[in-house]
Amino acid sequence: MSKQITSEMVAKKAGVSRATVSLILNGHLNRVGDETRKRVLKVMDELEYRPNLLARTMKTKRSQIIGIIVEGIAEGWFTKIFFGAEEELRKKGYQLLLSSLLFQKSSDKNLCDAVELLLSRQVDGIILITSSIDREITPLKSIISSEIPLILVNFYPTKEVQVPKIYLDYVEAGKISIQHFHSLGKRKIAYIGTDNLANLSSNMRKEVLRGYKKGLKEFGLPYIPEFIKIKEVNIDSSPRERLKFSKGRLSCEMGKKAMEEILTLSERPDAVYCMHDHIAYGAIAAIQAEGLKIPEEVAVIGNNNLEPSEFIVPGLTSIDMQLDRCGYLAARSMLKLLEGEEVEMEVLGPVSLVVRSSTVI
Amino acid sequence: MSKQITSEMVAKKAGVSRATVSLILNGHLNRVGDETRKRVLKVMDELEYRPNLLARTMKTKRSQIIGIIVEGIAEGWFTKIFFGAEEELRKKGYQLLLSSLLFQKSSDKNLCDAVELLLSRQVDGIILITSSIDREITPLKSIISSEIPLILVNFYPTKEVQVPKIYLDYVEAGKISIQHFHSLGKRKIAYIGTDNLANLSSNMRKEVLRGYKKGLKEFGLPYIPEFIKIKEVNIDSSPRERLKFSKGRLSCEMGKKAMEEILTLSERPDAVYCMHDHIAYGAIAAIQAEGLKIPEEVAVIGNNNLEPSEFIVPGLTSIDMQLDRCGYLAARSMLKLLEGEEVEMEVLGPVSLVVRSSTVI
DNA sequence: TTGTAAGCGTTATCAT
DNA sequence: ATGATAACGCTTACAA
Repeated sequence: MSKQITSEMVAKKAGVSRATVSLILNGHLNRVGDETRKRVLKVMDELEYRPNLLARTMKTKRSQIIGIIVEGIAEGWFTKIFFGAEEELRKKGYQLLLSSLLFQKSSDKNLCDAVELLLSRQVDGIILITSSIDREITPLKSIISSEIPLILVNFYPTKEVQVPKIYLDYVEAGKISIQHFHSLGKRKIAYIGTDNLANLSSNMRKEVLRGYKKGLKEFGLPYIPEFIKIKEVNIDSSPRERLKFSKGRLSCEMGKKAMEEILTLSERPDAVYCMHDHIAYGAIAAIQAEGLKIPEEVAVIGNNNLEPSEFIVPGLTSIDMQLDRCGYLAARSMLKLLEGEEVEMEVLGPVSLVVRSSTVI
Repeated sequence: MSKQITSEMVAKKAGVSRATVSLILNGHLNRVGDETRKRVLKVMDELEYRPNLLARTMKTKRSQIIGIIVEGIAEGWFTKIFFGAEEELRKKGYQLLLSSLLFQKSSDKNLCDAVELLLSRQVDGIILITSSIDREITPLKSIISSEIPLILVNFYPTKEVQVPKIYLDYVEAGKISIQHFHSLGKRKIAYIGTDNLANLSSNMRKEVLRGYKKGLKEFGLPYIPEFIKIKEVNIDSSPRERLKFSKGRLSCEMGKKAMEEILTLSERPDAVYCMHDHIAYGAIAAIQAEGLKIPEEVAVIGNNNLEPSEFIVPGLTSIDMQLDRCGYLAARSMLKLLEGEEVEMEVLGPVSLVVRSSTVI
């Protein structure tokens, strides 16, 4: 920490009291004489006075800092949430304090620690971005009992505990996908998912699958169990294997295998919906290897609109969850809570279809 | 901010003084009786006492918070820096306070404000990640004069001001690329760059080009002006155009055009080094459209090892700057400075070649 | 071993 | 319109 120039030094040099300096600092225009203000401001400038925001917080009980915790999904594609949230909060003079940026699902205790640390730092609110729900409750309780605003961003419509949340609506994602397939005349739609995709929680898996089924139902399409492939991604393979494959590659390989299996069926699907874009890349490879045309014979849709989807051939039609927008929405809700306004308990994150040549010629 | 349980409340309930509570809190084992400690700890637990770290900072002058500013390059691929830095700092009990997460190059004033804000918050140090160098000096001065540790992460070997930095060595990237081409028997190596690639600063451009030239020289390869294409990416195209193309797509298109032009030359290159992976994707498309074989007739290398490079066909050989590692290195240097240790003024970020089928069959 | 008291840099209340 | 003074919650000499 730097050598402090305090308001007292400013006051002394300007020949006023600290109180006056404070008044000027906080813009109480009518409370202080024009002439003295100018003099004090000049001194502030000369001394390069920089108010100690910590001391202010001690007094005012407002830190203007929002804690943010990301756990379970801290991948490149996921950090977009930051951008939206930070931009909006910054406009209102808030900053983000990062606690536990974890790729892996952390233990219950770790999450609690992260929360406690933020609370100890007197943050004005907490945004918790998590892929899990099972363990969510305990750490949440300490936030709730501390009575500071909390916004949840996750995949799952948390019922167990009443917290405002931005809901990443993967059910909707599934429905939109089926709708798109349906509009293209596709009727036999397969699904490839995973039980344990390094970066994606089991909750997301459940949601996407739920959306798929819901979509089928809504459009009167047959539910064919053989068309649903949920494969396990074995992350704990040999070290050499792990070196060879990035997580993305691993899921891709898995998607390929799954698709190959599906294509051995006597009745083949004319479309396939993949839980994650990486899986879809593999599925596309398998379809092409079989000599089938994309999208004419088999159309493909993925989830999360990862960057490669734009560049592979054929381009992958994918669901974009607009995570920067979700970050913005989280920030909006947070700001409302801080203002004491009402907020919706469940804000749906936007879900949009990005159409590329894996579904449309 | 939550209703505070103070050390005074704990003290009162435990029948001791605040000082004793503080001693226990700070682990001065030998300074307090075993029995009283147990009693106090129990009370802390009952009251769910959470020390106010702000008050502690007021006293100790150590906030355990590191400010971090990212400007000019806040893209998905770039945020990896966070992960490395946060993980390492967290281990030592530090947290990251985000100031100004800006995709665009901000004004000098914005950068100053971001710095001032962090200093006002009494951060223990600042990590500044920036793509620019021209305007770098002014805001830096206020950090330096404040005497708090500063670590710079950037593309350019800053000479004008003595600040320890993690240097993203794009010159080395160029050299390694040429070396790889050379080892494959390639002798006529073209270069495609840009003057104004949305997300990448002109400094990075200069550095990469410098590396290319240096590499040519080192391996005794001819410098052929016609083989160097620096195109402008017109970001301010019509709104419709902008909607149509993401920044990635835009650079990709640019790379395609540039490669097409190069292929009209009477003497064609047998390899091409691209400033950024997105450009390389376009170059690959142009090469394939011309019916040339990759890598036999023309080999391709890109920069930054973006995610698509792993999934496109052919896979793109690319230089990986290991940004998470750079974040880690920044954190290490910062921790050293905080401990009062010496640090190297220039730590080279790792630069590694990821070989894929755009250069090797 | 424990308590007392001063101080960190603000802001807010009440005087003047 | 300005100033004196008391918090805010903690740490840390120093005293007991």
